[in-house]
Amino acid sequence: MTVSEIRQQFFDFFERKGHAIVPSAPLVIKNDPTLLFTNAGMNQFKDYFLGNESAPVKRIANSQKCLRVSGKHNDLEEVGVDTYHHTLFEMLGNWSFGDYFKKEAIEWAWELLTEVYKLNPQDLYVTVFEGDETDKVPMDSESNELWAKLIDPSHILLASKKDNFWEMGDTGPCGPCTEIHVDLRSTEEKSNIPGASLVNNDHPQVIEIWNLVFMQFNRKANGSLEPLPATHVDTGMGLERLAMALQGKQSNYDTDLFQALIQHMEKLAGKGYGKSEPTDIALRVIADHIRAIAFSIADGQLPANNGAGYVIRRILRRAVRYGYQTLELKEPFLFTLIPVLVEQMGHPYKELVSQENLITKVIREEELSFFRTLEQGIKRMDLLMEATRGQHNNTLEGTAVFELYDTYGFPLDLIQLIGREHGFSVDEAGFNQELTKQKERSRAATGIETDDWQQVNEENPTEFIGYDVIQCDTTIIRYRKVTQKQREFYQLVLSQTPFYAESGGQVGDTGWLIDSQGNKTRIFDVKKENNLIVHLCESLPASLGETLSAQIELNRRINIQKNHSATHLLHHALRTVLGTHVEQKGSLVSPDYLRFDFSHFAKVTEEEMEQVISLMEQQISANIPLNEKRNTPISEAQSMGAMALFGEKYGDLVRVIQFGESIELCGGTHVKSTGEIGLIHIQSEAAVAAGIRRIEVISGQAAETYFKQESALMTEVRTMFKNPKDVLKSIQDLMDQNQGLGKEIEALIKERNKGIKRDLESKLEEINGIPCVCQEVSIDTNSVKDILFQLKGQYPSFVGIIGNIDGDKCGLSVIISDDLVASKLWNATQWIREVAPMIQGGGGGQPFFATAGGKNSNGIKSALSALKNKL
RNA sequence: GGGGAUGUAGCUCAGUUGGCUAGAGCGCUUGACUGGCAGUCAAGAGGUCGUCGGUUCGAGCCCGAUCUUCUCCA
Repeated sequence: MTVSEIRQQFFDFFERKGHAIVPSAPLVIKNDPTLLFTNAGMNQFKDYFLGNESAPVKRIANSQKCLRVSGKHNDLEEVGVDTYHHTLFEMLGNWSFGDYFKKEAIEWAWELLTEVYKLNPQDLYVTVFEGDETDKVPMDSESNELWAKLIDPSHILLASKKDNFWEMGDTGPCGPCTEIHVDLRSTEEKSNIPGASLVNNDHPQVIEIWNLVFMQFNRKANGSLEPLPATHVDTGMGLERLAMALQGKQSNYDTDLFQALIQHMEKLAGKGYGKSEPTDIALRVIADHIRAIAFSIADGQLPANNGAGYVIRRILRRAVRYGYQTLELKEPFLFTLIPVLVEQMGHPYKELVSQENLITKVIREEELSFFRTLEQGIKRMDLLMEATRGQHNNTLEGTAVFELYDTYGFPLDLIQLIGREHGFSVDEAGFNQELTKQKERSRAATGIETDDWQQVNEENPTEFIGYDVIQCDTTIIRYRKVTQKQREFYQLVLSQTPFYAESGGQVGDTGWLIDSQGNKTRIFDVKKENNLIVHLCESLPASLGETLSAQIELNRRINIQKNHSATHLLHHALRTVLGTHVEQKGSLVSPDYLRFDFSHFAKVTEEEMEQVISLMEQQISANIPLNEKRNTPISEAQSMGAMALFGEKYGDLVRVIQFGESIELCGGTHVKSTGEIGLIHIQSEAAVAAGIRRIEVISGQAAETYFKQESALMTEVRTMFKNPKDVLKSIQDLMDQNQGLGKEIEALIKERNKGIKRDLESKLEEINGIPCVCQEVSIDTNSVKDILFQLKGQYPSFVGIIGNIDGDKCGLSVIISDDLVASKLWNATQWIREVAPMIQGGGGGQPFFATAGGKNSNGIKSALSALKNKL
């Protein structure tokens, strides 16, 4: 049975049990501050569990792409070392939202595994929560009894809170779970050691395949549990592990899903799988990581140096590291796996096919950049080894190694490897100490504490009515205090709101809540947490229970709307001018400007840019009215030709924004007709990553101000040039002239200095047999220096002492030829320091040349004679 | 979001506690040698030392702000 068939049978089974089959949500999470990536099947249903939203259907099943790189279940550094952990994996799941509970969940799971997938019941073990005293939760005897009817009691095991009590986070829904494990060992091994003793013991062939979570509690901020009003079922079964069990393989990597990738790498590296442990690990790491990287990029998450993008970069670099170190691949190779992956997984995941070009380009570019980093690191590594040789027992110091790792991105294991080759060891304890320090710093800086929600009114969750009104009456449903970086603020949930919450690139509204007394509470930002609209303010309104008037800052909203509609026109214009490969990869719509990132493989030329602007201007002056359709079925929207974005999650009902030919799925706020946008101006076009360009545009008021200022500036320039016919030529002429004059002055100064030099030479005297010039001149210090160096070059034995007056400043310079410095141990610096006070200044230099500066030119004469007396 | 590093000639970089008139290699221009190419030699052009402000007699170097790029942590 292939992986695709396994997936399909899962869907068919739960469809028969009355479940709706829904598509996988994107990998990248937008409206959840606690998560960077979808890491479990339930992520997209979080709001249903939290009670922020009610589920449209009560039974759902799907296969969800998930990414896990850290946490209690998985760590990036472990993936590939064993044969059953992954970064990206598919999670098959079935859900009940306040519908069926333990009985059906357990019975159906059993039916599917034993009757559809035909797993041998003798190979299956289940675990049941044993209860926990500190939480005062009893054992899950209900599950225990249900299982006892299906499976040999010796295959039912009790497990602790650590393994069998599931929690969404520090607070929120939680409950006991029951896990199904499968024993895939040979008959002989099974008879030697009973499978029951290997469950939950990290045995590669006795593994958990399905987890059934029964949500029945809510954990509060003080740690206590309260029962949930409605109970839910959340299950998750790793497709990769299931495939291994059903295909009778010893490892996930032996299934058809991974073999194609591994075989490609075997050919490329000229090394076979299954011959040596290090090679196998490297091949597994690469086969695993390429999936995570490719899917993330397809969902719009590019490698970057912070946030979610940094996680992707780290995964990519880990894969390259294994290829570089173990497989000895010294040039980019990851990108060559993309066609294989597309062949393998392009069918269920169409985004891979349509984004193939971009994914390949981005990965290749990232690989190249990492190879550059490695090259730099190797140079630094050489320096470090040179500096350490023969010291500290040839141990590279932890702080130095950490610097190499932290600042220059050179991987620790590579440092150790190269070190070993040259006879050095690494002070790992010292390194880890530095790493811990850095982690603590970061944690301290991001510390955020949230109190429990305080319920004020029992009403329905927030409704956004800001498409139609800018002001409305509302009440506070609940609020909580949040502390971040010693700054306290409050989050409010309102019964209804005109405030747009930051989403789809459009920033949140600002405004006020006003009570009946006219007291204003400033709302400084509005964000979404999952689908809950949260208003941020620095202090609570005085009267929490009463009806308040919510008002948004209108002028700011208007500017935002202009920029948002302009974004749509820009998107459409780019696709028209450059081609339909242009897709939105990021967007920011603020009151001041708009920023639009899109896929395109070359710089947008000036001509193309001209076309884009004029197309946008045409549409603005045509004053096309907004055609807004709310609650449109997604199928209908797509048949209208609406553009949907990859990596964006859409519900069944969507909102469509149309301005003529520009049709997009969009939840943002817009102008009523394009004419309102007014002027536009493109401020910049630049690259942000391989294959991704960024355009920044201003519109409306901001553009008007810009053009006004430019025009005023131009007028000033013209006036300065006495209104010439051709301003550019005037400026060019002026610049040419200026350059010519500069050179002329330089030549004149040189000429003058020559004269002064000749003059000084004529006053050359011998003091105690040493040729010496001691004079006062009125030129700048730089020229003095110039002349003195020339004289020093001319006379093998020579002392020059010059005092100069330059405006209201004055200076002293002494030069001594090298032979006198050597033979008489004269020191110009010492001399100049001694006499500098005479001109109320200070100075210094080197033994053969020193200068001093000061304010009192009356002191020059005495300073000069004092210096002369040194000879 | 927090830390570290980085920015000097067209490119790759050096510049030691602030003071040897801002350097090297490659590239570029010109000339010489050789029958041509390749090459060798010689001469030369090319720099607001990221930007702004400060300290100092003097700043590429020190201090503050800001931008770029890289990197680690969250």
